[in-house]
Amino acid sequence: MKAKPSRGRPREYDPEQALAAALGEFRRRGYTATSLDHLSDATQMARPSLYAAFGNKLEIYRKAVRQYSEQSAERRRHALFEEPSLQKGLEDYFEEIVGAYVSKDGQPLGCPILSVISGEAAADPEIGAELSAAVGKTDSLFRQRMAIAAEAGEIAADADVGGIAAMLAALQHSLALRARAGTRREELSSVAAAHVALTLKAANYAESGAARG
Amino acid sequence: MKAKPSRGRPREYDPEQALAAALGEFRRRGYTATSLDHLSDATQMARPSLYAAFGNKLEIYRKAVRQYSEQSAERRRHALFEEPSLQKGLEDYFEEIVGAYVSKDGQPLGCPILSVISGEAAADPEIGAELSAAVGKTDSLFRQRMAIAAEAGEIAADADVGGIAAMLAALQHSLALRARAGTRREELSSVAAAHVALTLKAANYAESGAARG
DNA sequence: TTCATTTTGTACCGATTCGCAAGAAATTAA
DNA sequence: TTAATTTCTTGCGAATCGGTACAAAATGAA
Repeated sequence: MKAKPSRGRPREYDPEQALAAALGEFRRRGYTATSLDHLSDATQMARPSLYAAFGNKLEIYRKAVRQYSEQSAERRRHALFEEPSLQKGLEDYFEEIVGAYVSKDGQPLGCPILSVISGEAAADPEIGAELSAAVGKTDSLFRQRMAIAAEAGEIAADADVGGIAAMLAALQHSLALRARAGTRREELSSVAAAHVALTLKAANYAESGAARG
Repeated sequence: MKAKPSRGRPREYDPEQALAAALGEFRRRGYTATSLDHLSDATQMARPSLYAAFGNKLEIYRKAVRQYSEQSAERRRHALFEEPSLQKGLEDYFEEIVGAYVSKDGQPLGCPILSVISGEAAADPEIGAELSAAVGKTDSLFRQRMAIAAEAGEIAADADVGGIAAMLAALQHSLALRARAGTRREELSSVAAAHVALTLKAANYAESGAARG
């Protein structure tokens, strides 16, 4: 957006890269256990620069999470709403989730929101609001998709749309926790696949559903 | 157990009560954000007394959680394994869970394990092991119950026992998270009821099952 | 009383916490 | 060159962190 601020000393860091590094620290250590010194080391930015660029610790976290969300939102939205097959779409969605919850080097990461700020959510109202918003967003996403599925005849017309959506959200919550507990990627994938299959069965999913384009 | 240690100055605190107060602090604040000063205030014990009685911070947490687990384990086990109706048993189990995850004064608490140490589990191996053990215990509990149900004909004999068990565990994980995010008790209960109903439907639960005594 | 034992309270340790003030360094515009 | 602007570096300050040393206090045993 803001290409060249023309005047002044040029910054030596890449904001996007710095936020990604910061998020990595938060994911590894948890919110409270991550200090500004950790963030400073990870981003290669001095503490005052960090502060000037992004604000205080909570604001750094928020901006880092927002960047992460925006980067992965499109893939997830596409899986849910563009893929013709509901089952395939859900499987793709959760495969993307599993990929995001496990690091390449096998370190347990979990969800940058659910797994990281759950501990502090009860004490700090601002963090509580952050967690609540994340949960609500996931709920409404699945609810939207299931409402479409019910209307299109992919699942039973009288299906418990809210209940089915909550079950899918529960899978996401569970994957975050299991990833955090160190479960390997392949097992996470198989948990997700079984959960999706059983959920669709409970919703009377018609494999050759009416919604084909 | 150890009734009177006869000699020495008598302690002025009740260990059980102190551990309960300590767990309360951990649940409210999260693991890292809870300092020894917080614990000292809550338990009315000086820090050196805390240390002498229970050990360091992690040991205090572990002992507090163990006490909590032992106190609630019997009710949960009874609901799962003594109640004749599988559906009723699961509903009772999760109603007990919901009760434990929400405080009386309406403050969001969540699970003393899942919600409290999730953030630190990736950084501290000892805490990671704690989380992993808790997840594994829940899994095996549900798996046991579902294996019995499959054998007794309460659910389909060829049901995906592991998958069904994982779905129930996911409900528990999700309830912990939602409670932490501030969801009201009634809504948690209804989420649990719907999830149980749909899970049993996916397992081909026979309402008048064969296992009646 | 006297001694051994255990708990309690005070005071402190070095390390780390978040946040910021002040000035040096680097760049563009004039 | 000079001025204006922005970023970077150094360092501090007040508070807090987990953990401990030590002596006073309170009890039972001798």
